[in-house]
Amino acid sequence: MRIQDEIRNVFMDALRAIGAAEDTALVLEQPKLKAHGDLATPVALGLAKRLGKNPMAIAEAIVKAAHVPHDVIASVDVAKPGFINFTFAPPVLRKNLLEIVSLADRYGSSDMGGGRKWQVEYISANPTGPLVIVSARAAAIGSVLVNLLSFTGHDAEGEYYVNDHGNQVDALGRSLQYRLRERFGTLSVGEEIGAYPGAYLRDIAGRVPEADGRRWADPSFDSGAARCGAFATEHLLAGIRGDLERFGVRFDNFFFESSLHPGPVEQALEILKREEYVYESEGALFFASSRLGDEKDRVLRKSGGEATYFAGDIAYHLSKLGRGFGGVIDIWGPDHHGHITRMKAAAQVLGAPPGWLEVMIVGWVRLVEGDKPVSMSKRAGEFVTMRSLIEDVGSDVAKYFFLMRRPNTPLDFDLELARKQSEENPVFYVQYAHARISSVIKYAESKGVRRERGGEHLDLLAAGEERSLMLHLMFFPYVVEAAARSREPHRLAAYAQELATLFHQFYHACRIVSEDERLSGARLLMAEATMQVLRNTLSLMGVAAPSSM
RNA sequence: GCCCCCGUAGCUCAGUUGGAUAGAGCAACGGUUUCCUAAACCGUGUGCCGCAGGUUCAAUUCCUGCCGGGGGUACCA
Repeated sequence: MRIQDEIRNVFMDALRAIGAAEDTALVLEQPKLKAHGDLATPVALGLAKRLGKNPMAIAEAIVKAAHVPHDVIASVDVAKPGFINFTFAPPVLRKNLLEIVSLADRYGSSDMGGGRKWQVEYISANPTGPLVIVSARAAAIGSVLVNLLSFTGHDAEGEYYVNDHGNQVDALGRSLQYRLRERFGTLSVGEEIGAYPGAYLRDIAGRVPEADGRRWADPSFDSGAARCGAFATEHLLAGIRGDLERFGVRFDNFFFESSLHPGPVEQALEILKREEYVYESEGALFFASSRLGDEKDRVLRKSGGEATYFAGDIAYHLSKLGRGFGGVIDIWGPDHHGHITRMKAAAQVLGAPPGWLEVMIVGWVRLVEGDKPVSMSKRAGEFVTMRSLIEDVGSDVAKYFFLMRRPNTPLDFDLELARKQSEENPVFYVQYAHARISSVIKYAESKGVRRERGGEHLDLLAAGEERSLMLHLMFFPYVVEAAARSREPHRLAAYAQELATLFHQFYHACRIVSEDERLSGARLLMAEATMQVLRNTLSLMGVAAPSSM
């Protein structure tokens, strides 16, 4: 049992003993000040009114009623307005070091999710061009969310929804036709390139076998645009997969919108009809989403008979329901945030339990290079791709920058800072701590100094820096859980930063490999535990933990 | 108009389901290396937490209004 749970149990018992357990949540928090102990609860403050006593007296009563296990909690203090502060017994901190080393890659994992199936859908950018910067941010966040959920006992998988159907694919096909005519010199005078003027389509046009190309480019060939659309989509998707691989992001599944038309879409619409949320107006089929909080009703089938993107998306979510996910998280780009209400409304009508669908919006990313912002519109034909970002600053730096901030806030990505291979760059600070430990361990090996195995001399770890480090290591599992629960990967970055700082401070204050064999053994164990936790954190973030820099 | 996000140190941002004296990085200045990686460490300081109300024993955190910034509001995807 983890120490927080142990404390919780002990003090819930105490609350029962004084008759105050009902409707009382025992929140445990890390105090800001060291003088306030390792963990604290303001529970007495909250009880003051209900019990009609002053908080100090209540806190005293709780402490008196609690059977405090002194091998776990060294001291319990009641402070000023009515806080109860706990200080961990040193053996608990030391034992945790052994646990870290023995659990290794699994330290920090839990069964919080109870093995339930979860899906995270992210990026899902149209295969009408290479992935751009916002997609890179979504890739970082989505993949880490999958990692976090898996690590906390969920059966989580990541999926990419491929919009290979509809108007944009047709438009893409027409733009490719233009490029084919350009290639074969059959362009008509004044002909427009269409929706996708990016030069990448010229490359793709170059890859079309000549005989096919000439046929597809011929205006008298009816399905030329469709052929071109399919060809371009296929090649662009291959490029996207390559970019993702390079970025170190792996999907469990690619789901194709084209597989939803027409059958599954019709099925989904049938359900909406059966639930009486559908009506016809002006020749189009509408979803009465306004009855479920949406601003207005949304078109499912256009008056021309064609299903909308939204209809496909509903069918897609019906598929997710059918696949038995206990919950799904959709990570969307900032341009889609207006779609949340209608999609949730649809999920509800499809029979999804409340809260089943979570939608996260990834904030805009603006590339900054000094003062020069870079245009990123796909349609303008000029944009900064994910690939070029990776080539420029490297995937570790890119990921870390995306994971440093809350997902939904706008982000100025400073390329100049990201390029710097120096102390100004926060990624290297954390990686350096890992590399440094790795190096120390090698040095110890060369000196024949061995790490402590059984924990006999861990009581030698008595310095303030050593205690702070051990304490922080102990909080890792809670940080992981909180990050998973709140869907906030940036907490990992903050934790890693703090852990690196604590290690560097320890490193400067305490000589690890020394003449004192027992002390060296104990400190090596702590160094190794720190390295392990750094590695686990970085691994969850999908960032490399180098052994030398 | 309506809806969503944001407003915290000079800059970029944290701030733990409302808690005790609001923090970190960067930038600035000064210091530390015969010693396991100086990509490190130590020291020096700045905040009407956008404004005004409300709820509460307690508000940066929750509610309302306002101001400022960004975005959304297609029979496009």
